[in-house]
This record gives sequence, C-alpha cells and structure tokens, in this order.
Amino acid sequence: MGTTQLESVPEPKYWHLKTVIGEALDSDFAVGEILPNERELAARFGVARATLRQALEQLELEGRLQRRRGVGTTVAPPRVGVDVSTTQHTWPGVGEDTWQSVDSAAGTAPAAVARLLEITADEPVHVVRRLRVTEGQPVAAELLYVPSGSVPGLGAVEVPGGVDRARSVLRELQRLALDGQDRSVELGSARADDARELDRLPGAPVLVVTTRYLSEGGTAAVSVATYRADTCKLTFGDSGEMVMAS
Amino acid sequence: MGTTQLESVPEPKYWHLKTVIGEALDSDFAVGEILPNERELAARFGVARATLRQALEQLELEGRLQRRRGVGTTVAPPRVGVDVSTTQHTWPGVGEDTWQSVDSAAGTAPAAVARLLEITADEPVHVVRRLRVTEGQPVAAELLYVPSGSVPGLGAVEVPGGVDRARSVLRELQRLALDGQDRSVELGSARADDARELDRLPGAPVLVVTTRYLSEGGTAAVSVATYRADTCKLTFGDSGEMVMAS
DNA sequence: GAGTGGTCTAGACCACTAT
DNA sequence: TAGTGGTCTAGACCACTCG
Repeated sequence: MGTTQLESVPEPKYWHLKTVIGEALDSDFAVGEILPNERELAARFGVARATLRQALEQLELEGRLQRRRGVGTTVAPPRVGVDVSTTQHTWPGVGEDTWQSVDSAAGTAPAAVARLLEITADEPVHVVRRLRVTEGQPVAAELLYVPSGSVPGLGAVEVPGGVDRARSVLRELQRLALDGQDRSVELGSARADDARELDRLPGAPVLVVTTRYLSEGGTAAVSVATYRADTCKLTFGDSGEMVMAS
Repeated sequence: MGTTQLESVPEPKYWHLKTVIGEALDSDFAVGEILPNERELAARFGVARATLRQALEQLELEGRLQRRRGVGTTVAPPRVGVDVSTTQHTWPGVGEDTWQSVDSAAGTAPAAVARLLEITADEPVHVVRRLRVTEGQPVAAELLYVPSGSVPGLGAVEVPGGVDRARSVLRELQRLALDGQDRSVELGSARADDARELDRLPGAPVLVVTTRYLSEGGTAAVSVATYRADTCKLTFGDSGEMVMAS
C-alpha cells in the first residue's frame, strides 16, 4: 500500500475531470439542462473551484457547455453549421437574408486590413457593420472595409452613418465585376464590441474569417467576420450544397 | 475625490494587461525574443501570477506568444498560412509532400465519424495516420478513416500496421472516382496523442478540419485533421492560388 | 436579496529544460 | 541543480440575473 495511484504519467486533475464530466453529459444530461453550480460540483469532486473551472472551460471551448453569469451552466446543443463557402462568387449582401446590415461610417482600416487592401493605413474607407443571424441567434459580427476608391459613385453621398448608408455602400460595390475571392480562418478572441453583439464576454474564443474580394486585378474590399467559436462550425461545401450532418 | 477611477465599466485587470503587453510586444520585442519570466512580470505589473497568466493565455491564443515549460515565453512569429482549399478535387496523398504518412491499422470509427461515413460504429475501417509538416514544423495531425467497403482490393492484404500499409490504403483509395468533397472547421482541444505529435500539451486549442470524400453517391472516406490553432491560419484560395499576405 | 459565474490573490508543489 | 511554465488550493470579492 502507500501509493494512492500507480499512474506513471499522472494526468492533470482538470483533464481527468473534463473526461468524467464529459461522459456524464452524454449519459445523464439532456441539451439545455442546467448543471449543479460550480461550488457544489467542486465539492462533489473534491477539488478547488479553480480546478473545476479549468475543466468546464475546456468543455465550453469544445462547444459542449454554455455558461452564463448570474444564470448557470447548461448543456449546449450541437454546434450550428454555418456555410462560408466561396462557391457563389458574389459580392456581400446580394439576395441574402443571413446578414443584417447594422450601420456604416467613414473611417480608416487597421494596419493588417490596409495591407490586404493594398492601401495605406490613413486612406479613407467605408466601414460597414453587419450581423449574421442563424436560427434567431447572432453567430457572427462582420466589419466590411471598402476603400473609397472602390466605390467612387459614393463620393458625393453624405448620409450620416446608419443602415441606409450601409446599403448604399453594398449597392455600389455590387456594380463592380467580381473576379474572385479568397478566405482565411484563424482563432482569435472577441474584441469588446464584437463580444457585445455576439452576447459573449470580451476575449471569448472566436473564429476570424478574413475574406478578400478581388476585382479588376486588385482587392476591392476586405471582410473580417468574427464567428462564435463555441456555437459555430464553419462549413465549406464544394459539391452542390452538401450539408454536414451535425 | 475619493473614487480612484471614473470607469463606469471597469475593465478586468487581465484584459488591460493583455492590451499593455500586446502593445509592448509590437514596440519593444522582436520575434523569438524571450520575455521576463511570469513571476517577474507579475511583480512588475503588481498583480498575482494567476492574473498575469490569464493575460498571457489570451495572447498565446491569438498566436502572439509561445510558452514552453522549462524554457520560457517567447514572441511568436506571424501565423503560417496553410492551404486547405478544396479546389484540387483530389484524393488525399496524391503527389503531395505536405502530408507524411505515419502508419495505419485496422479499427473502428468514433460515433461522429461513423455517422458521416454512413456506417455503423462497429464496422471495420482502415485508420491512416498522417502528419502535415510546413517549414519543418508539424502543423497538423490527421486521422483518415476509410471503410473496408470503400477499398475492397485491400481485403486480403495483411501488412502489419506501418507506413507501407498506410500507402497501400491511400493507393487503393485513389483508384476510385472522386465526385466531390465538403469540409468543416471548428474549434477543439487537442487529444493527448495529437498533442504529442504537434508538440503541444493536451487540451491545447486546435482547429479541427473534417473532410468528407464523396464517391459514387456515398461517403468513401472521412478525414479529421487537427491543426495547431496558435501557429496556423487556414487559407481557402478560390481564384487560382492566391496567398494571403501574412 | 439570493444565487450564479467571473475575477483576483498569495501562496504551494510539480514537470520539464537546460547547464 | 536552478529556473521555467503548469497545476492546484482555499479563500475573497465583484458583476450579473432573476424572483
């Protein structure tokens, strides 16, 4: 006797906890069901609350739990598949109801975006803010950067920021010939403003989808879309509109 | 007087710290440079080590820092863009040097994969393990599931698990007509075996790319590829082979 | 006001890497 | 063996939601 465990490679407690709780979620809980609170769970497993939280954080990262301050921890539904394929070859905002224009204003692009647009950081751009809603839930917040040079027809318009202005920018953009687009996906953490629109806390993990719209040999616009990583699965259909099983 | 701050919405300390350190990284540090250790940084900012770590974790999640136990915290290089576009319409392993076959064995598919393959969870499948290497660094670990029914020519072969066996499975697969593929990307945390191959700790954030290979009206194979989320940016070119600027 | 998750502290010890 | 990041504890207080 003496040794409590024979594990030659001791597994961290939170890792083991995550496994145990994960299995319990499969067998003993239904989607939407509320878990015991963190203090009770920690006591039940005989660990400090911080350790328990580390396990819950991982499960939330994997989309299996949802935690809301002041409410509790619930079992999350399977991730929603949101289509972000590039097969349509269309400008943003054509015949779609998935994206809602929120507003638009004149401004400048952050350095990384300016580089993609092949402009300098102080050149004026139209910034269009849109929100993607699926099944009643906001899943993504987007900032669309359109250099003034891409939509010269908008030069004289002086609509104060708002939905109408956003629609005008999109309309002007759609006049251009779209040559192609490319896209990248990376992990990020939600900025304060995006987090608010996505009903998450700042710093929440998000999937950042950066799209470059190409026209006449150059980059006519760049979209930076921030998807909730906990609830979303991005799908890239290739053959027709195949939908992945959940 | 009296109130120390007029912030109506007090920002968490770790959030503020993340901003401060992030700016310092831009201005005062070069890629690869090593930061002061956590205990010193915490003391310098007058916070507990756990709080400092929360800020570092976020920066690591955003790919700006790299932490290695026993070594220290270094400034990470910009994320590597890895192409995962579906424009080529080819089976895995044709004329590529980006993926290295590691080994293969007979086994069964996890429930979620079996569902995509439209088989039951106990049907035999070939499981091929591959590793994607870019610029000398392992960026992704893949498990390719091929139902025995998809490659009947392999029925009699009884090569014990190994690289040769993996190559045979891929070769047989490439005999089939590829009708299309679809792909999904979601956030996950690295399983222990993937983590080891990717030189990360278990639970590290990863981008999970699930690909379904379609042939003759069904799903001939499913690939589950686990990309390091800290170092990778997935790119989906659409117009030729456009490469996103880093 | 009661109850929840979120933040923060000041320690301790462990696993790993380099010298 | 010294120094690093990783894990863990046992508290405390705060911000938020809801009855």
